[in-house]
Amino acid sequence: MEKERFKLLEERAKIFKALAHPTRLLIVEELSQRKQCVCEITDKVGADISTVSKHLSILRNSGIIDDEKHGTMMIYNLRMPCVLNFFECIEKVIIDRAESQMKIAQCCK
Amino acid sequence: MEKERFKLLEERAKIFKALAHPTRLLIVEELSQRKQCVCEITDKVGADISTVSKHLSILRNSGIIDDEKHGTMMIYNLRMPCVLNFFECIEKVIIDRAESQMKIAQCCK
DNA sequence: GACATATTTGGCTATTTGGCTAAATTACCA
DNA sequence: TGGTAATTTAGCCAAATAGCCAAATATGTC
Repeated sequence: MEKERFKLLEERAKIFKALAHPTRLLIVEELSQRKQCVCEITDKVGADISTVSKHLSILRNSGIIDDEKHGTMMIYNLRMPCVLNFFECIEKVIIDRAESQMKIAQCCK
Repeated sequence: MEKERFKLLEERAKIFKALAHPTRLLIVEELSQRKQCVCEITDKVGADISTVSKHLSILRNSGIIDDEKHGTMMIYNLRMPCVLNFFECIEKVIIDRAESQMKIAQCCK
């Protein structure tokens, strides 16, 4: 395969990877409501603040969110709201999968 | 946080995780052209066939692709073409990120 | 400057992932 | 039934990830 093509695939994969964690998906959902500081996000996530900070930096490095400093506070913001469009398809996959599980279960009756 | 909500976030994350690898993204792209057997996909990916098989099973378990057996051959098929819609946004993220890198670089001149 | 608050970083451990080789499985065919 | 081709599974190792705690950093205030 051409090197160029693989590079692009790697870049894409990085962005999917950034979204491939329940906590980070929660953060994205929260930030889709409004920009928030680390402390507020931490409350909602319910993990150690250092853990949340790391998740935030993963999302920031991928380019999905960005931040602005206000005094000692860091306010995070959803930079790429188009990622929210993913969820519709994701939901479809989950439902589809559940339905085919149901079909298999039906056969057991 | 409610347990239910977290379960859903975990399910979503699983699907992102399935897509979070360059090889698997390549497989999705290939299958978006047409259904293909493992051997053909392996040729295009250029990795060990057992490795490709594992990637395929990850995609299958997530519900993104499915398979049909034809004799000794396993034909894989893109079950959820809506994942292709992701790429437009992903591209936007990559471009946006590149542009802000450019801006930073401009300042060095 | 000393202190308090908000956040990030570093270090550690446990777990997961991705790749390989080798062995097992499945289905066709002589 | 024995052989062959296509694919999957198992086992192993190295690297990456996720979580926590403790320490470091940055900013505002007295």
